[in-house]
Amino acid sequence: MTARTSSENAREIPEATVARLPVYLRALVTLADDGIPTCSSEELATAAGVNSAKLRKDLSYLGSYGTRGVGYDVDYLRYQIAREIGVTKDWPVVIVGIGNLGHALANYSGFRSRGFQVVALLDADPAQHGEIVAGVEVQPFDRLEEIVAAADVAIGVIATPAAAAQSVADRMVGCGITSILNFAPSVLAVPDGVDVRKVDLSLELQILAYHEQRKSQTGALLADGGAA
Amino acid sequence: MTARTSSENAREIPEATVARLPVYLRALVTLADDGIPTCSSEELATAAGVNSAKLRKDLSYLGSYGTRGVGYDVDYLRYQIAREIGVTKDWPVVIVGIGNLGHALANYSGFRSRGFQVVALLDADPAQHGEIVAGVEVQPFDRLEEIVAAADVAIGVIATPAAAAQSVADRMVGCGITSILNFAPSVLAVPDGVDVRKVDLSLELQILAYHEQRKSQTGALLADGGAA
DNA sequence: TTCATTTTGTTCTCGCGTTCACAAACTCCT
DNA sequence: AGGAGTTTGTGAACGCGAGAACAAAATGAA
Ligand SMILES: NC(=O)c1ccc[n+]([C@@H]2O[C@H](COP(=O)([O-])OP(=O)(O)OC[C@H]3O[C@@H](n4cnc5c(N)ncnc54)[C@H](O)[C@@H]3O)[C@@H](O)[C@H]2O)c1
Ligand SMILES: NC(=O)c1ccc[n+]([C@@H]2O[C@H](COP(=O)([O-])OP(=O)(O)OC[C@H]3O[C@@H](n4cnc5c(N)ncnc54)[C@H](O)[C@@H]3O)[C@@H](O)[C@H]2O)c1
Repeated sequence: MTARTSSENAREIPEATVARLPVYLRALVTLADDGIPTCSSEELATAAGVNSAKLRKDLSYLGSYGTRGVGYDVDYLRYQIAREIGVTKDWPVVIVGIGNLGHALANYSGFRSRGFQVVALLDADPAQHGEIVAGVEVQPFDRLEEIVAAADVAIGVIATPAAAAQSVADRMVGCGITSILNFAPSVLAVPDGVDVRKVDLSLELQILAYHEQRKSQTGALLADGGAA
Repeated sequence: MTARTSSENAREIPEATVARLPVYLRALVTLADDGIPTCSSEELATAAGVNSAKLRKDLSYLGSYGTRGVGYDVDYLRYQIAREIGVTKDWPVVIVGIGNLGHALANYSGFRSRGFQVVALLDADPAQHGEIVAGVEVQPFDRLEEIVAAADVAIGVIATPAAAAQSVADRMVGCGITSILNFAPSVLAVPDGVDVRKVDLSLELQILAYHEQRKSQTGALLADGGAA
């Protein structure tokens, strides 16, 4: 998915690198908050939890923003990464499905501080309408098209039950949204040109469970036949 | 991370495959709910949103559970994957940090239905203590060791602010937890043998923003110099 | 039984991502 | 100025994962 022809743009940043840029950005913000003016690739890599060679290669895709023998200027690199990601200005975002999770998302302050502004909260259930969550009113889902057009929204968040996710996605795509963050545990079908990212809590836990099971199996094997 | 010697266990399942098994499991549950008794790799792959060759290769790591010319028995394969992941019985889980997100997680029914049981909700703030969320009482964080020992908990979820995440992780590791799901936007340092998975909302949105920015840049380039 | 059809399990190839290792470039000290 | 020390940027090797392609195995018809 998300395949675009490679000749279209001059600098094609690998997807794996794109996924790490936000981590570097966050580490740089922390360093800046601590008043640290410069850092080496080694220091930044440690703060970001990656290998320093990988960090340098990642940054090299953006350009040569470091100084050999010195390191990187924290503020300068921070700006360059923010610019590359595209979070120097706020992106308007709509959240659909204001239940348990939707409320938490709406209340989440990390949105605003990291380049996003929640412009609308939408829900199909009339019982939710009118409630103010973190200063934003919950509105009928049917106002989606109107709101997206007015605020030029490109990013939508789905926090509805899985059964509703595909139809919500279809409506989003229909009114011009081209990036979707999906919290519902369902596979979304979208046209080319629309990006979908999935956050799936149960999936993460099940991956942990797999490794956990193997740990205890190994332990049992080493101990005895596994009478535990 | 999570590197174990390869000779330790007979069948070493690639990490990329492990990450997809829960997706297949979910698709199989849906098929079973719809009363479908068997399916081909093609049908299951479509339901899971992957390539059918990839699906067959993934399943081949578990064993030969299909029948050539016929396909897979939905219930049988479902059980085999659940067994491989280790979710045929429920795993006890503790959640630390019962704020906005912690409440949503505690209320999430998908936990229980997918192999996990929330046995404790812990928070450092006394104002939260005593509240019942989804039938479980919020207790002082200091009871962590006691609870983990009593229920033999191996999996912990961190939903505290980033500043507290490392110290919570240290306490978890100290009392025997070996798998951590971290929702705080911070890099956790843990000893070998402890698995950490991170769910980072802002990171996902920033990845979407990067692609979104490129889409509009390309559009502007094709249109004119980019006066928008 | 034998053959055509279907679908799995596996081999092979290709491309991407990770990591090592080192030359280039910069600072600082003498 | 020149050399020692430091750190970046990148070429090259390596390993893993994705996908195409095909052989093996099962079913059903003749
Ligand atoms: N709660 C969690 O911690 C959690 C964790 C992981 C995943 N999820 C997933 O996130 C989703 C939401 O979970 P939740 O716990 O908030 O559920 P919820 O039932 O509390 O909330 C869902 C909300 O979506 C609204 N809705 C339903 N259909 C809609 C539609 N067609 N259009 C617009 N709104 C609609 C409902 O009115 C409700 O307010 C689910 O898919 C769930 O599996 C939740
Ligand atoms: N709310 C969201 O939708 C959301 C989304 C993505 C990420 N996050 C992240 O999840 C974390 C929690 O977010 P939130 O919105 O629920 O925050 P919150 O402030 O509402 O809740 C945090 C809770 O953690 C408790 N806490 C603080 N220090 C603690 C400690 N040392 N031990 C135990 N408990 C402690 C607090 O008492 C509070 O109840 C944050 O790191 C946030 O960045 C939240």
